[in-house]
Order: sequence, then C-alpha cells, then structure tokens
Amino acid sequence: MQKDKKIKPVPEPTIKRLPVYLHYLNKARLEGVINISAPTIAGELKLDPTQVVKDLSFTGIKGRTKIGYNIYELIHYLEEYLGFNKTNNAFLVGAGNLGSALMAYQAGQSLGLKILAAFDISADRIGEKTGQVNVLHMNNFGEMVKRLNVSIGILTTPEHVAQEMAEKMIACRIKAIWNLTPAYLKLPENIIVQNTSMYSNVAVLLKRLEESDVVI
Amino acid sequence: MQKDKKIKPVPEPTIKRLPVYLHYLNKARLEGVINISAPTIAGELKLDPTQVVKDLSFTGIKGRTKIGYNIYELIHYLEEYLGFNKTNNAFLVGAGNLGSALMAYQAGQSLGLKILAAFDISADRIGEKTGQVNVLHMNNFGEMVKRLNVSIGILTTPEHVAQEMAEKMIACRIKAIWNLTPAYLKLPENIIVQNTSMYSNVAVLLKRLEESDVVI
DNA sequence: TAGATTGTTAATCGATTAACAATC
DNA sequence: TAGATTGTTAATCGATTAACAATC
Repeated sequence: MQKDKKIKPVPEPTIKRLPVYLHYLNKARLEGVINISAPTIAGELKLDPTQVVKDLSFTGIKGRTKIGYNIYELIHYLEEYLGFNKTNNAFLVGAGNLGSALMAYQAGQSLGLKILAAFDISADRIGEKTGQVNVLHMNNFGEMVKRLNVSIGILTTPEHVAQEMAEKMIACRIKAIWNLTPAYLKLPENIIVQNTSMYSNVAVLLKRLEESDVVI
Repeated sequence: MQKDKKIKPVPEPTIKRLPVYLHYLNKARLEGVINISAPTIAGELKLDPTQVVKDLSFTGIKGRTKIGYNIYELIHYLEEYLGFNKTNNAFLVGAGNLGSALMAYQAGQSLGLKILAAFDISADRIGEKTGQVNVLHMNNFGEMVKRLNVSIGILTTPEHVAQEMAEKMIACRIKAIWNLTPAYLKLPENIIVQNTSMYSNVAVLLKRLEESDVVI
C-alpha cells in the first residue's frame, strides 16, 4: 500500500510560481514570441534559470536544447498541469467589495476558476449582477450546489460570519474553500481550505521596509 | 563591515505566521484568556508547538514555564515586532472593488497599514468616500506624498495600467509597493515590492483538490 | 566546432521537527 | 515530586542552487 512512493511531490513554491510563468507567457505570446528559453523567463521574473527549468519539468514538457520551449506548447502544458483549462466551477459567498472584485476579475482574465453564482444574505445585494454573475440569496445555496454540481466555494464575507458560512457551505457538500477572510476556519479534516491572508503580506512588506531603513 | 553576521534573520514563513497568531490572540483576549501557552495556540491553528515557541521567541518575549505567555504582553510584543502599533501610512492607487475592499477592511480592524487617501483617474470615482477614505485624482498624488510623507503605496488598479501607475508612484518617492494586481512589475532594485497574487492561491487549491480526488 | 540550453544528479542552504535541559 | 512548559541545540527534511553530462 505504501510501496510506490516514487512519485516525487511537487513543491508548493513551484505550484505558486507556475501561474506566474503562465501569466508572463501569455503576455509574451501576444507580443509574437514563438520559442522561449528558461533563462529568458528567469531574467524577466528575476528567478534562477535552473529553478525555472526544474519547475517547468514538472508539467512534463520537453524543451529543445539551444532553442527552449515552444510557447504555445508550454502554455498548454502549464494550463493542463494546473487544471486551468478545465472548467473549475465555483460559488462565491459574500458579494461585498472583495467578492465583486473577484467576479469582475474573472470577466477579463481566467483565474482558473469560473464563478457561476454569488450568494449573500443582504437584501439589497440580492438580484444584482456583477460582471456576468448573479447574486442569489444564501437560502438557495444548497439547491444550486446540487443542481450545478459545484465543489469549490469562495469565502469573501465579513469575518464575523465566516465560520458560520463556511459550515453552511460544507453542509451543502462543498469540498474546498478558498478563504479570503482573516478568520481561521475550524472545519473537518477532509475539507480543503486555502487561506489567502492579506495581513501576512502586509507583515512581510513592513519587515522588509524596516530592514531597508536600518541599512540606509 | 561584514563581520557582525550574528543576527539570525527571521524566516519569511515565520513573518507570515506572526500576524496569524496576533489575530488569534486578539480573539482569545476578548474571550477573557489571560495566559496562553504555545501548545494551546498550536492546537488551535494546527501547527507544531515547537514551531510556535520558536516563532514567538523572535519577538523577544519571555514566557513562563508551565504557564505560557501573558496574552497582553504577547500581543504587545507581536505588534511591536511586526510594526503594527506604529502608524504605517499608505496611499492606495486604484479605487475599484478591490481597493474599496481594502479601504473598508481597515475601518474594522487594523491591518498594520493606515490608508490616508485613495487615488484614481476615473472621474466618477473621484470625490467619493469609501469608509473614511477620500478618493482623489492621481494628479494630486505627488503633492500629497510630499505633504503627508507617505512611503507605502497599495496598487489595486486594472492590470494594464499597473506598471505605469507603479512608475508614477516611485517617481513621487514611494519606497514600497504592495502589488495586488496580477502584473509583474519591473521596477528599480531599491524599490520594495510585495506581490499578492490571487492566482497562485487558486493554483494551490486546485492542485490539492485534484490530489484528494485521486486518492478517493 | 563552440556556445547555449535542457535536464538530471549532487551539494548547499534554510526551515521544520525532534531531543533535551532548565524551570516551576 | 511529577508533569507541563519554555527555550535552546541538534537532526531531519525539503527546496534551491550548483555542477555537469547530453544535445543541437
């Protein structure tokens, strides 16, 4: 059972860099680039060339020595590997500013997620349409999950209802939650939670600013 | 010059966890907790107790064996260490949904940053007031930076103007940019940039969901 | 051929985890 | 005293970087 441990797991830092490559490559493709090498990508994104080679190798793509990678092929492999070419349907809970930002966001460019509908409990938001996404009452959440077979939930509520809404989501068979609130959610082990904490990023920024001030 | 290399640098993962502790501790404090131990914190946030001890030790706090840390003192040390108790003034550029979310956000709880004003170029946003923050025209940016001596900029514009606005910010002597757009900014070495990429988080979520599907 | 690049394996670096002494 | 905890040092683990062979 535990025998076949051969499959080397992808490092999480790699997973986080792959969409950055993808984003850059799409831009380069629009500028007419056909072939692109790891050192070029590394130079643009200020990374180590070896690291780019290694990261890209996880997608299974084969490059050509002296030439690099075909940009279309590379984009395809990245999208395939990240699952960005599949339709990853999601429901959003909490149609405030942050939620609206995400809804507007995906209208322009694919985030790898497709927000099929948004849910809220505030009467004046329900019935609204942000981007192409309708805002429905949270009461309809369970029914809609069943109907559209959605397994990803995006949580953008105020913090004080985050835990409650997350529980409601999983009661309706949501399997993975992207948590953009500052709340730390207590949920069953089998639920996948991805926390995107704004304040962690602020902390890093402030520390680096402080360090630079000291040096000067 | 290079001699005193004794000061062990704080690991970046530690910096990112510290505000998570702080947030949890503030909640616990409101519930009347006076003393709290590392194993308790670790249990709540699903972390290793040793790691919590080590992380907290960077702030310089001294705990008491068998008792743990005084929660008020610990909060104080964390805020001090992270610089959250200082007034870190910031200007926000791009008063769309995401920008508004951040403005509203800080009204409720301190993010360690104080947004003094927001800037935009769209006529119908200028003059608005989100939370307690006024939206001004980008033309006034330089003057306001000088007047209020702000060194942190928050970038929440659409992607296609992100580079341009970032350059404008640093031309006006902004030293650090918190970049919440998907754009990869090309800026001088001495500028501190903190990228908060939404799609990196989505990528991790999708990969973990995929893995869990395979296992079942 | 020379030089640039991929791709793999080894070495290094850094963060986490384990071990353990000190303390109350 | 026994047990729980801090705090430090050592061991382990994982990611990055370096080295190098293969290829065009």
